[in-house]
Amino acid sequence: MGTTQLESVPEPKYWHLKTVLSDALDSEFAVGEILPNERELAARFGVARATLRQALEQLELEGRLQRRRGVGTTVAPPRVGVSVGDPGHSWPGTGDAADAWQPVDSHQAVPPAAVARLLDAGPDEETHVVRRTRMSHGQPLAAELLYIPAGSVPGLSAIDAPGGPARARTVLRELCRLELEGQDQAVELGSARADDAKELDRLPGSPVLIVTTRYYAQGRTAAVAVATYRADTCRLTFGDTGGGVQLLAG
Amino acid sequence: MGTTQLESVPEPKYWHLKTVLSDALDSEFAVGEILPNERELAARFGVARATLRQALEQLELEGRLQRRRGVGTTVAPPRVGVSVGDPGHSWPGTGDAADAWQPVDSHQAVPPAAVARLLDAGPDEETHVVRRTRMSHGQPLAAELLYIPAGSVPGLSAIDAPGGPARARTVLRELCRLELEGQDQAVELGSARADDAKELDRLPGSPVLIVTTRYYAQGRTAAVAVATYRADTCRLTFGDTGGGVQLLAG
DNA sequence: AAGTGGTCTAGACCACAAG
DNA sequence: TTGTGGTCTAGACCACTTT
Repeated sequence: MGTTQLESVPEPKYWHLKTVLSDALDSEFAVGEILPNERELAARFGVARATLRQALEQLELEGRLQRRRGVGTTVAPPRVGVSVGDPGHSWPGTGDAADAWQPVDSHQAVPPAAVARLLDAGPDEETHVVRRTRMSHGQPLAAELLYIPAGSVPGLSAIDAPGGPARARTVLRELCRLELEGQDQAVELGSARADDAKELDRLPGSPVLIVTTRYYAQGRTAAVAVATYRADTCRLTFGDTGGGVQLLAG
Repeated sequence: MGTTQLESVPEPKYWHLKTVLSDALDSEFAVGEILPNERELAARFGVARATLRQALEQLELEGRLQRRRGVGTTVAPPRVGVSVGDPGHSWPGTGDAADAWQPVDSHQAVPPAAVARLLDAGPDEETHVVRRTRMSHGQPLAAELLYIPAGSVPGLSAIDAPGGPARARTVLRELCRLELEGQDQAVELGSARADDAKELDRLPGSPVLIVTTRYYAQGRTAAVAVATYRADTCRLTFGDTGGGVQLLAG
């Protein structure tokens, strides 16, 4: 049971390496501490750099490490608990300060097919698109695109507001006039698109948790939000105990 | 804005490859269809196999492809929407048939430190551990470990039930006698442990979505579930419209 | 300029599934 | 036995950050 398996099924090197490194992180390193560089670690363990990297990649995926080009590999802090569930069913932008969403911009565009499907919209129907960013302790946690069909915000036929945050706020304010009847959400794994990656201070392709929220009002889908959370630093919480960003909601 | 960037920041090869393959999947391949093998694809695109694999890995991460050793690479079906939120706040095992959780086994053990913390238990306190599997269409979706302090199920001091599913069911039945007062959940990215990987029919280290559920009863944490969902095939839904496994809850 | 992680190559061998 | 994806090597060069 508790034995060591005696290599009857030989463990891949990178898997064993990962275990060794993981234990070392627990016992010998402090959060924020910088590890020896990849070439040295590989030499020290007697493996090729690619193999060492395979282990580091998994540890980064699990939120144990953080790697930055030109800088080095550091021990990551525990993941931040981020409230996502919002049991109060409120519109975006109406939360308290802990919500920490910052409007960035807004424009009009045809949504991607998957979003159009959720909106029951035609494939070529334009929507307002509001970009927001969620921050915590100066670090970006998530980048979001909010898709709002023109029909949901009838007060916005005349677009006087300039670009940038001001316009985004105008659209959100208009959206809040509707009575929200419900929402549902889905979470899945994805990889960061180039634009989101930039917003999140990560490389394109980094693993992200994609949260799709559908807002219901007036008996139909009034808006759809697609939020991209950094998978390395975030733990998404859906709780009765709701509310804002938590550090170690243990 | 909408321009093509003219390579001022040269795109990595694997990133471009991923785009090309992704478009090809949309237009030229049907779900379940098998792709040419990696050596041939690499030759066809004029890149090393490792580079081609980097592109395939990302597409698999996004749920577009499925790769099986000894078999080949196939086009994956759309992700399955799996209801996780459970707005009714019911105990595990009390859902309808669509719930599709199957008890596997039960034993007693000291939970990992992270779980003990959630249970407000001492680091060496034993709990009942119930293993369950969630299936859909013959495919395993998730593997779960349910940790139940002995104090939550006082009726179980005498353990007469044999091992296996029968014993697991006995523990769950006993747990249901408590009045559930609430629950909260968290979702984060992880990599499959060896035991979960086996249960999920994946290789160890595959990306998984880890759902941690805390059940409240009698004014304290009465149980903690740690469920490991296949990230490649699952989209976790937290909805007002709740209920069971959905295929494309679009 | 030096040092870091990120990308890429061209091989090799292994574990697994299917004929 | 054959063919597949999975692991591993020993290099090379590039992009980025810091000094």
